[in-house]
Amino acid sequence: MANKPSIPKGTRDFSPQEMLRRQYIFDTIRGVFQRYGYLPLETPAMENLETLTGKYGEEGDRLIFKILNSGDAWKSVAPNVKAMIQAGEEVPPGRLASELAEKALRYDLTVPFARYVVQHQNEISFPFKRYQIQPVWRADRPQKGRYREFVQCDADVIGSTSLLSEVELVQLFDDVFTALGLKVVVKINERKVLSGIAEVCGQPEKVVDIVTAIDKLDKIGREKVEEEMRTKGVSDEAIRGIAPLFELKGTWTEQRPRLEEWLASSTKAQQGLKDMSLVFNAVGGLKSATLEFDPTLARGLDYYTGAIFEVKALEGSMPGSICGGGRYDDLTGIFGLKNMSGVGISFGADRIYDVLLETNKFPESLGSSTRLLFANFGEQEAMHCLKLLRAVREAGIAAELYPDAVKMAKQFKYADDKGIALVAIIGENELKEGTVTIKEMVSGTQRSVREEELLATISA
RNA sequence: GUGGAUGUAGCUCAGUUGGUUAGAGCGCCGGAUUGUGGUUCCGGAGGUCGCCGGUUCAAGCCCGGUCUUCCACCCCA
Repeated sequence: MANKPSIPKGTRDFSPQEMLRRQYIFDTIRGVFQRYGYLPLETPAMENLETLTGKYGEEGDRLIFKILNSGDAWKSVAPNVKAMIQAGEEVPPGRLASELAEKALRYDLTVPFARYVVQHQNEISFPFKRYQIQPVWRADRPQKGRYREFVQCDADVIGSTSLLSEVELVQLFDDVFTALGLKVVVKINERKVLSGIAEVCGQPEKVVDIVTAIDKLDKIGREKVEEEMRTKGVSDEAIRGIAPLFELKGTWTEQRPRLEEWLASSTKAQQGLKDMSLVFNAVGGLKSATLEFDPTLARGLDYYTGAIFEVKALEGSMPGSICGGGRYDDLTGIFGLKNMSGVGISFGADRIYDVLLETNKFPESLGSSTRLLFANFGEQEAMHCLKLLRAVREAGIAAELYPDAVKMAKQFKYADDKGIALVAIIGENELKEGTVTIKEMVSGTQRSVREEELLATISA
């Protein structure tokens, strides 16, 4: 016997019980997506490597799973690269990988979507609203709530710059988490405001360094943030200029005038603040989510240009975000289609699963798919049950017949383990009298009904 | 990618300074109960101690490597 079989690091099997719960999440999200007019789309698990590289920042490129070329991959390596290796020279990072692999597993759903839009632009009617629920892969080191294979549920609107899309997506977040019964905070920020901060501080070229440092504020505190900016080459004067950010507290209506005053000299920032105001004014009352402007929210993905979103659970111990998203003005530009602004959000189904499990929010009824089990008393009785079984199934009730005529205790245990609510007993006596004995598993009570009454009895 | 922990039965975990045949609880299977599960009682099966190598008369225990899971960093759903 060989070694115990196993699966790759960071991947998981899902048992029937886990799948019922996962499908509950997917179905809930899918239902809301469709109610908002988004249409389904699927793209391949693998993309051409060059489609993905350079879209997620330097860190992102490292995390892309590359697929070794089939056949003898070494043959596909360019002669000059081979020569470098044979001469013992250092090959630039990524260079050899791009020679050995021309395909890669998708890293997210947004970039493949942009690729799809460019490729099919003549068939699409814009603005195009699509949703996509598929796994993505990242070569990250696994941790709690961090997997190498996980499912994202995306909704994007492309081909419109209207802020009504941002408003709609916030409402969509709220609807999904209301349906799932989870309290969340939707954090929102504007890349234009972040650029404005860098401008006002006199170091617009340092936006990325400033922003990624600020993003860690709630984690490492103000002093460490300033220290990191300093090591990244941000001037002391600029760091002093950022100070008002740390004083910003309260609701949007409290934050807004202070931001407007502070960032008055940046027309970019003013535009961003105006956009945020529209979103806050238009979004209306929310049921499960609270919308919060968070000027320290950055998000690493390079392609965001406008609003950025992040959702955190207010219940449970999940440290990371459970959803993300934002507006990208030129994602399709890299593939040759200009002036195509889009905005989208992504639900992290696996993290949502972990939160719902921890906080006990899954509905009880997900335990089983079968409602009625026919006990098997032997060949003659089973043949009789088969007819009734068919009628029950045709009435839309999930039912099954125990396949073997084993002793009753085992059959009842099967029903118990599988969470089946009702067991129909048709033995010698019932067969003779044309009746069915129905046992309700939870209470343990049972009663005898005529066969004709079976459907009415169990559908109640 | 960097640093640090971890791995013993299906699951959760004991296992002394290295010393016969590695234990418990839960679960599983069988019986008490040949037409009744979830309670109870009795009995039983199940372990290459993650994997490979080393030290030793002797390794679950010590050493090296490797894989897994977890924690911090990085980043993110």
